[in-house]
Amino acid sequence: MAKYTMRDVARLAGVSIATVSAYINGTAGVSERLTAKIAEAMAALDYHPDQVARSLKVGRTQVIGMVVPDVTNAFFPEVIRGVEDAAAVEGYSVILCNSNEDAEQEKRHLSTLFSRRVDGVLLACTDTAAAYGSLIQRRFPIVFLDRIPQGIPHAGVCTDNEGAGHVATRHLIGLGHKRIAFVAGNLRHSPHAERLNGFRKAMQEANIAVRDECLRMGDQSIESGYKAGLEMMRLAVPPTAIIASNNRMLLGLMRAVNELKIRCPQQVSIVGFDDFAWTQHFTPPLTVIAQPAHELGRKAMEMLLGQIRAGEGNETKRFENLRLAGELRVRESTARPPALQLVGKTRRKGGD
Amino acid sequence: MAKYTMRDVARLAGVSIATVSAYINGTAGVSERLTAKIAEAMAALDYHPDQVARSLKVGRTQVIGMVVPDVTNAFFPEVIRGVEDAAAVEGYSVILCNSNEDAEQEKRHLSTLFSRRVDGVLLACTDTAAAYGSLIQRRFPIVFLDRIPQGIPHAGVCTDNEGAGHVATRHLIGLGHKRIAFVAGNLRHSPHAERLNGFRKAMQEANIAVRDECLRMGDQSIESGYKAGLEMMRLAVPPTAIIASNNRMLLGLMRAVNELKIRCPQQVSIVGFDDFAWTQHFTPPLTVIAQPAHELGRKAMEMLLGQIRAGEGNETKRFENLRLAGELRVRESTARPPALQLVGKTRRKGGD
DNA sequence: CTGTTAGCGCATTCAT
DNA sequence: ATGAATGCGCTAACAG
Repeated sequence: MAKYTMRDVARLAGVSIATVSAYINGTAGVSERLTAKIAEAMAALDYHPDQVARSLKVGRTQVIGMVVPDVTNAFFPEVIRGVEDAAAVEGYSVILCNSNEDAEQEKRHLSTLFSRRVDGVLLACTDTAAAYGSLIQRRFPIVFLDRIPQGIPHAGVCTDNEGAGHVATRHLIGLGHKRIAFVAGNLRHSPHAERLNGFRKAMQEANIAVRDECLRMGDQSIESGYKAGLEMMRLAVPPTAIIASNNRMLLGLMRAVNELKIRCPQQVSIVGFDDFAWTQHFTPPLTVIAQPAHELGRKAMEMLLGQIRAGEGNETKRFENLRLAGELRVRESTARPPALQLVGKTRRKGGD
Repeated sequence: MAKYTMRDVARLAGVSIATVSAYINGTAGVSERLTAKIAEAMAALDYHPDQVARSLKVGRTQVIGMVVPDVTNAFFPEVIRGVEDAAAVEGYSVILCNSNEDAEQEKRHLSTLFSRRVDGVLLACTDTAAAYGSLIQRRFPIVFLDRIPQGIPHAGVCTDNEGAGHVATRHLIGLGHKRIAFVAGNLRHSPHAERLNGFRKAMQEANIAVRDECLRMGDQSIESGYKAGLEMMRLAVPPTAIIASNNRMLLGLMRAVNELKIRCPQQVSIVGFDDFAWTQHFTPPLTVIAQPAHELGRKAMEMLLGQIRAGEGNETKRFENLRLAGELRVRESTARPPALQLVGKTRRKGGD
């Protein structure tokens, strides 16, 4: 397959190797006649320029690495699409790696990516900030995606998670809820910490105390959402609304609620994060905060390209940060709290 | 970043460049003393061997390409995990590409993959067989995944789709259904054609005629499942059971049924393909055929490695085909047809 | 065991 | 506009 070289093409076209190179890279003007002959020869041989030789020569691979905790989390495939769409336009390919939420695996993946001389890395990180300090100091092109390490300068793009947590909470407060619970993911991961912050802020602004038993720390798994749901809904005074900090815990929550025969939204309102094809077809259709996943990926790739091109010169873009707004999509899993439902209905009937 | 070369670590360790190479590749024995010095020097410099130079030299990249129609289809992320898990073990990385169901994009992706000198390709193909003939003739390592082109020799791994379609249909027939409908995806893609074959075979074996109006051709989208569902359930004599040939059309089908206020499974039984976290939390929990997605990926990667290693010598494995069994997971979206439900209940009460 | 050396395929001077 | 020569970092064959 990788049989023919530029030399073969040159010979067949009756030109020099340098001319072929010039033609392929558009470096110098090549006469129309030769252009035709070269194109013909390339087609005849089904010649594919050897990018690895080229990479060695020019010091760029036109490949970037992307490491995510787990592609199987439906949030990431959309991000990946955004990344690839932006990458393809610029002739970049992407090597995908799963860290499996394991700092060691992440480190190994990064190491092989460096060996492969990727031009840059997109990272939804699993490790703590300390692991990336030297990378950034050396000016290796890297942008953090979704999960942002704390305490080091960096470039990154993620959802405005604090804002999203805030909006979700205000939606519930606006419906009249006061006993609002929050099922967080691992707080060492910025999205979850920030969503919780947004929740706390909104509660504080509304002068509603956050009760300890209404705060559960999960680990992003369905199981942990299920457990949290079970425990909370069995409280003497259960919450009237719950926010799940990611899509899997949301699923677990719904399972718990169904198992306990608690009706949603009549008895408890629920809002989650992430919006997929199935969320709106759920029973009830779920109110969620949708993340701009595709755009997250696209922007991250664009920022990375910016860093790659800036090279040693441009410093301005190295620590750029982008936070894209999430979007509250109100569906049927949220409603007024039980105590207010009669009032609400009465009012509505009365001509609201 | 990519600053240090083998020469630098050789100098720092006070040995020759060949010794460093030997140490890294385990080619020749290196004395313990030098081993230590080299390891130390590599660590001090944070040296990452340049795989692109190595690749140029040895003629292998340890990278494979994988092109799928769309990562966003939840079936593929699981396959990808299988591929990567098997790849990582052998020091392989994978470049992921989305063809977007477009033969042109697929062709372009393949072309850049060849230029990048990937050692092989895993392909869930969008194009027709003709596009791959020359590839296979040239003995380029390639294994088809999920979607298998017809009419050319090839290596491939996919679910036993005909068997799966057969099992799904027999499940329904076993429950007493006779008016069974099938919503197929694009029949140019082998999985859908084969699932339909399995359906037909099972119907024939049971001596049940397949009615024209109970066969719908979709395009794998939610929308097409929705439309098919709407049309069929509005028939004068609607089917009592429907099989959806993929997960998205299944979702569309459920939407149609819900909108028409038709109860599932009381009025219509539904079985779909693919099993994700949400299918069992649906209302009702969905009966599906689960595909062994992770294993599909793992096996495909292993077969590809086999081809890569066989090189020019070994011919036996070039056209190997694997069909892994799907698994029927019976949940609550399937039940006896309306006319038989009373009978069934009566019998059961009677001590069945 | 260790050092020297010749390319892998290409981009890129520097000549012409 | 085109051809010859050099080297990117590494491996492998060979010489010591």
